[in-house]
Amino acid sequence: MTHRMTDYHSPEARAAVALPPGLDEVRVRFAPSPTGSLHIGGARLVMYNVLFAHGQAKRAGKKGAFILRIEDTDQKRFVEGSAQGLMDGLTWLGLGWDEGPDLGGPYAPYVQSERQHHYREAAEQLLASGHAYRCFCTPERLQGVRDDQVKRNLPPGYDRHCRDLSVEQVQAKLDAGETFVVRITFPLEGETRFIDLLRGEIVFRNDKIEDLVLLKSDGYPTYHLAVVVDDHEMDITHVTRGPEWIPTAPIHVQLYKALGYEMPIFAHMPLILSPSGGKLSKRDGSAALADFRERGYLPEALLNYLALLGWSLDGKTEFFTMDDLLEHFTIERVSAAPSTFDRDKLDWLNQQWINHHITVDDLAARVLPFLIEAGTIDDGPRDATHPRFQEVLVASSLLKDRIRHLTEAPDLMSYFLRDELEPYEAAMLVPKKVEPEAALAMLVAVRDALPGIDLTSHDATEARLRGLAGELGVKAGQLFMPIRVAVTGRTQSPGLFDTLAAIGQDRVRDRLDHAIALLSSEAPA
RNA sequence: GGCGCAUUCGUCUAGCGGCCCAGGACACCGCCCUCUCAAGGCGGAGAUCAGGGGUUCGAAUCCCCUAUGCGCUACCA
Repeated sequence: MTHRMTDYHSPEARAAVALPPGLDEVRVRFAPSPTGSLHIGGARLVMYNVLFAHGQAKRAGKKGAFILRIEDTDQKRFVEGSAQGLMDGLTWLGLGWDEGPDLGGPYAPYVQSERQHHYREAAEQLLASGHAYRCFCTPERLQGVRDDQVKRNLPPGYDRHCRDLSVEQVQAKLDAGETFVVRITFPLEGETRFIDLLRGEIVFRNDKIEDLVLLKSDGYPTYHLAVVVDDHEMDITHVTRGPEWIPTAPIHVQLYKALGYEMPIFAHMPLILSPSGGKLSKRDGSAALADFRERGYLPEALLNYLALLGWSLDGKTEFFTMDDLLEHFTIERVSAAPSTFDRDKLDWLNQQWINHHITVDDLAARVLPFLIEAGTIDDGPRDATHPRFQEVLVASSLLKDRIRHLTEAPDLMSYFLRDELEPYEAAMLVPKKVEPEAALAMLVAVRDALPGIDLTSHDATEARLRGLAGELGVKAGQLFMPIRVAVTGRTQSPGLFDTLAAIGQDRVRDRLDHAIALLSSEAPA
């Protein structure tokens, strides 16, 4: 049967493209420019890279490496500390790299600004072979050309003004000291095509593509030259990146050919859209990885969510640890369609992780820094050696099912960890369908009975309080609510008996006294 | 404007020619459990598979066209 392009849609065919039989090592890279914080989309890309190299490739019996490379060829936009922040973020997520600026490796250096001569050599080679040419046009002229094109409703673009300069003309300008950039001599006719791992073949008409700049006048390469040269020299086998690079992929393909490099496999990963449409950005709440950390998300939950945004195992499985993903992820199952970031689902996953997938000890340890930051407990070691860790542990066990974000801990745990309750309305002490006087009487009764109750015994406390409700002639719930409010200052809390035990005899008594006083002054009998 | 990519419930997705008058999950609604809130259990509503043409005995699945959305259109990446 003829091998039509449509055959590519079968899972086997896609898998074959991802891991060709002859390939024995997968090398992928993430090459961010240090111009800001790590975007959540970048974090997902890194995860997919790691899963592909360390998971899928190794499962197939091949070697796999994930490389981190810094693309700092634009000094104008360089942001100090950005690269470090980026690495910190990935480390927090638990995503490591095999080679990188900090680790070094066989292809060092991993910072483009330190690889200048490679780009210059490649540019020389292209110039010599006629695949590139020097362009002496000034930014002003370029702008003028563009303005004119826009005015005449023509597609804006470079007019190839310097493409056919004679050797003598070029030399004359060089002698005159004119600055120049190096542009690709892009074919005027024909087509450029390549296989995208997620989409199949993509074809571009060559006459629609511009002679883009390869080497800037400051001698630095543009992305187009740098990425091709570095990916080749670092033996990158799969070029993964955002979909915004599809339109310029023909430039890269032609460069590979012109330079005589072996063609890599292209995989343009999907975009993450904001709920309001368009790219996810700061305006949509947080798009920066660091924000998620601050907002109390577990790295496991974020990873879990990100994995599912654009990829699925079977459409049913929702929970994945990194190990699960390493065991099951296949890059060819990543969707080519962009997906919308859904905060609700992330929140749900985060809560699920807290509720069901981590231990109480773990929760306590993770919550500790947030409690310290908020001033709920004093500063100290941010681990189990903190003097109040035991209390945090107890509070964590009681609130485990109720926390959605770690940031909620200071508020939710305050009545366990602080002696003073936050002020609350006296009316909260009075349940529906109960008179204030009756509520007051219940509180007094409880306070009077308190010395005889062993709060450390859940069952004994329950038995005594239920009995008390009977004696008072009220429903258990009606009695429990005033107690709950008195000891926590709020109408919602973990189970009452556990809560009382955690707060302890003395504080319970004090808080009951306070509630009685409060209610008495509000509703004098 | 040009070029390109994408298109299954509001959202994330399953689906690879018959198992689909479309399955799972979030969110939403109801019920159960229950001392409150969660968690948990059960159930409901929600997609004429963007639209239209083909191909086929049969299409969400293959092909074409259109529409819409998004991306790119810098000496930024």
